[in-house]
Amino acid sequence: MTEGGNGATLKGAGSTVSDPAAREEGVVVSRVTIKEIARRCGVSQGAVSYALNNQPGVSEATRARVLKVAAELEWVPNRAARQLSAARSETFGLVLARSAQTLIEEPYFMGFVGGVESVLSEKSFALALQVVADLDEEVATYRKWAAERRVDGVIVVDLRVADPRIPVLRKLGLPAVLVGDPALADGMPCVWTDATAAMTAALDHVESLGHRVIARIAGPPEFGDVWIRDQAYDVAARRLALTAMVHHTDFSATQGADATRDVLAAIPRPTAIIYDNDLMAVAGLAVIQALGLRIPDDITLVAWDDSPLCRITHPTLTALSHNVVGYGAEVMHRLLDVLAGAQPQAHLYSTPLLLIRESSAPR
Amino acid sequence: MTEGGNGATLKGAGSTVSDPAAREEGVVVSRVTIKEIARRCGVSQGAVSYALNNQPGVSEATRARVLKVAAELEWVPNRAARQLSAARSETFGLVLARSAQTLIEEPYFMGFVGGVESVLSEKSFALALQVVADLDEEVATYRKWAAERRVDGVIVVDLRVADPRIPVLRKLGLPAVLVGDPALADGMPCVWTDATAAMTAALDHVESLGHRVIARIAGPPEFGDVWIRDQAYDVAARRLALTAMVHHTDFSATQGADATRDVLAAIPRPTAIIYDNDLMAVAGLAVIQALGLRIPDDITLVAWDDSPLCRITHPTLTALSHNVVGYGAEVMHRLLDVLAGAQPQAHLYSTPLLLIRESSAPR
DNA sequence: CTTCGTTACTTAACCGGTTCGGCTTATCAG
DNA sequence: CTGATAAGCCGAACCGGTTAAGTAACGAAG
Repeated sequence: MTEGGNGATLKGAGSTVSDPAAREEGVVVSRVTIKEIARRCGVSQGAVSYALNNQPGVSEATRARVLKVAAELEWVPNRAARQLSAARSETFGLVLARSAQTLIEEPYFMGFVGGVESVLSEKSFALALQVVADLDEEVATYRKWAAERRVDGVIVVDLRVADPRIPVLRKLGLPAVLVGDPALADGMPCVWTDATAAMTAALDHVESLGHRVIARIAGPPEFGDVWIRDQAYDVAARRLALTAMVHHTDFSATQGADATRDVLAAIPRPTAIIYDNDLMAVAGLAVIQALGLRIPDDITLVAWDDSPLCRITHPTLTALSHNVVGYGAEVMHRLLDVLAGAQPQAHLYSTPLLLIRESSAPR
Repeated sequence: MTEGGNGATLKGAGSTVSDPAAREEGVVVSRVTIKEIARRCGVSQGAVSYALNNQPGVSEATRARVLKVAAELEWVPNRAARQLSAARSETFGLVLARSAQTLIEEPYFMGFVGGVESVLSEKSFALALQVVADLDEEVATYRKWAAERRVDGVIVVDLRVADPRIPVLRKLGLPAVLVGDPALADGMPCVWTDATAAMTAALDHVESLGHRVIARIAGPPEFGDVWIRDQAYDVAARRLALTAMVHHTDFSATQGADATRDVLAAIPRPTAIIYDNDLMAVAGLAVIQALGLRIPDDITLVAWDDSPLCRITHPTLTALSHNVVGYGAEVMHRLLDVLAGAQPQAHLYSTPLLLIRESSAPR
């Protein structure tokens, strides 16, 4: 242990509200306020505020002088003060109703958050991220945030069929962008990727390879994305006259493995399996190989959400790829649009692209 | 698209500052303030504040009455107002200086964030999460947060050797808990896992299986954790009289695969490889299998940061496992301790546990 | 030369809490 | 009965901004 060391320095680090002590130690705490700038410029507080916010009401000369002094003093607006008076928090909220465990397993989220962040940080807005257990807690979080005026808007992910969060957000008047198909968004602003087209591409792909019996290892049916894919899968399979089965899971590796074992026991046995995420696909891959079957010779695999996982397995996995980071950025931009007064719209971000890799082979 | 729908409802959702309009639509925006409670209770604002904050200065009878009314009115404290006057933000900061891409690949972070969140949400504190490109931006973020009084404290991850962030945090007087070995923390409060013991366990394991030539695929040497492991690896290898080589990478799957190819070309060829994260281990596994070598018959693999990945590959991977979620929670608790005035201390959270799976076999 | 309208500010209220000094009133020792 | 002490509460300042309303100066129009 290293509890020792320089006592004085340690005290500085550990101190909580001992600002005077901190200052004595030479810490330059930026207590620069608008009032100080006003004093130095010989104008009123209000004028400084107008100048700093690029609003009319001051001459260009004064504005320049104020900006110069503010820069010299390294003035930074106090978020709380600004929020209190302007009723803007410059913070956006994202609630993830998943277990911490799921979040570890699903690389998807971190990438999405990264994309959201990239937009926020350049405008120096903040992200309030909350991880909760279920939708009820998520709704409770929205209520709290709305009451506290904590966030200016929220991003809603994992859209459900007849999503209970939508009426709540409407009621609260909390600006929001939903991540999911317009068919699920009930007229709220949303950003989506065309899962129907993607699923169709996947089925066309396996059919063109000669596969006639296929399986789909899907996520929970209450998830809107899964539901959309279910529809598309049915439609495409019928059109192509394929024998098609579906197994629903909770997205976890364990259930993905179990479901894979199940579909492999079906008669006739499917020769192609399409997974709803890459984690289950990798888990399925291991199960299939452990059973002594070869990929792609015996079975063709297609994954969704092409993360690096799909590229590091052996064989590499054919996958429906989309740019999760870009998706997050797009969603955040649309939320900013909504805040700027844009009419609620559905924005198609992209159609997942089918990347054909080693796990695909003709039957 | 679904721009249509109920115009009135849509307007409600899309409105930004049109509170009056929102109210007309029956939205009950909680504008309950302390003043309103004071009015209803027939006491002053100050008394209500004391009552609500469990501070002396009011009788138990008054306190009870105030609490009752506050509950009835569903009063929620306005964060900005509280922050402005009390100079506490009840928000903690976490900066991740990694590319969004890395964050996708490394399941570690999301789990850690989940653990941090679990502590925060039960105390209804908030987490400010920022993803930046490098340490310079990270330091800039700390400066900004300190100036804005945006956070009450920060969690610092990915500790480096002679970490430049430490003097900055000291200077700013920003309460912090570092995640990493006390040897790197320079007397600041820190939480660590015993990587030395873990690495020793890993080498003892492969040595006991009869392996005499081993390799280590490590992360970047400037990372403190990697450095600690480097030391431990050297010491243990010398003690056990093993032929040991090290390849440093950037933690990515690509470089993990490349490094694996490199060490396999070495003469004598190592019969056991220890990876610094599980992503590289999985990538290495694929490379080895693609080269026609068998695991574990030809080569024994050991991974670090046992995520679900290690359990879904075929064969499953021996790994140094630790509870990332719990780690995050522990770190957050220690940060709260620091805020409460605790002396800077080094806390050992745990020693990663070696879980022996199918990728281990005697030579 | 008035009148009107701008422009460039100033003043002061306000956001919703926290906190400090001071005023009552009850309690109690002397 | 008096004086000291403390509990309970009030009023007001304060945190650091935003912004509506008011004012002085000035040029242009009538």
